[in-house]
Amino acid sequence: MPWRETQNPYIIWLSEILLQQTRVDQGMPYFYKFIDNYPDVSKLAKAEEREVLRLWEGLGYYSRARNLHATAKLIVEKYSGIFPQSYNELLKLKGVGPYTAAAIASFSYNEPVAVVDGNVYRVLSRFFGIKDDIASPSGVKKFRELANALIPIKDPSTYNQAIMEFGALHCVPVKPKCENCPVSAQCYAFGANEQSSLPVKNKKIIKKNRHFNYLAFVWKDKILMKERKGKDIWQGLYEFYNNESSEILDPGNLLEKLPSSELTIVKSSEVMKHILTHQILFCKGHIINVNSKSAFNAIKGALDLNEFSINQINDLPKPVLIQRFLKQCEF
DNA sequence: AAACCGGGGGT
DNA sequence: ACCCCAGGTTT
Repeated sequence: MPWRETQNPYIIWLSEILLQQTRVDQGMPYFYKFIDNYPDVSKLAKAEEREVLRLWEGLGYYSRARNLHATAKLIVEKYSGIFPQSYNELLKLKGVGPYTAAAIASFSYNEPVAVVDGNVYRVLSRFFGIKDDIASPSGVKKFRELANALIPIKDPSTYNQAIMEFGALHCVPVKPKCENCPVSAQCYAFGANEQSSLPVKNKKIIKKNRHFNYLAFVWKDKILMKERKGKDIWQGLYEFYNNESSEILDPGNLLEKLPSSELTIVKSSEVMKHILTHQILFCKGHIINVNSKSAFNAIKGALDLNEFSINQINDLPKPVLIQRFLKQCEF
């Protein structure tokens, strides 16, 4: 992996943010895109947030991209372009938590502080038979203290890489390769045959159903979109007019309060089911041709939308759901 | 402490 | 349907 062949904190930081809750295979192409577009922290700091989100498009957890950009600007403006060099200082950066601070501090600066990611929880809980809930604050503390007691002063970087890789490739969540494990003789889970019940994670996620009804208003080569704001999903990304309701609505109902004589439904998507970690979105969208400029402007004003040329929306950051909608409508 | 924040892949 | 992913922030 390219970020292993350097101690450049910018490269390490970027790769670690990209890989938070993300498989290496999924994050890899994004890593190359970011390195190509922003080879150093000052280039990233100079970018527009919208451009950064556009590159992040499809990866999810978009606050990572917003924090990445904000931190790049902070590094340039307040730190003279030099990353802080200790775990405690790194921890102050937006989007950098205990795992990422430990990764940067150990990989870039050889600070002996342990990374504790999903792999490390799994390896330590199985090997030592620790049954504390890894989602509870007390469990997190216990694992972090244990990991920091184990880390060697001599080469903390290699140790951190090694325990994560051991978890990622060998001590895997399902069917760990115990028959071919160098430490199975000392492993609690192997001896007790409890591999499948460790680590303990009690948190259960409740998924909420939501229903999005999208209307994409088009007039000539213009189209109306809106940036999502507030505390909801997809902050900073663009979507069409979204009438959220308790169920999928007919286009007739959706157009009720609009000048229907001026509107033509050109195309409708199927009902799409879009599954997020804690929400299930049901979504149906419609492409609406608007027959006059005045009606187009009236809708834009009434629904508080922004006007873009159709070519332009390629460059707007959009949720995958919007991309699916556009693809279904062959737009 | 609990909720929230995406999307993809494996079983 | 459920779990996991080289987690972090907000409430």
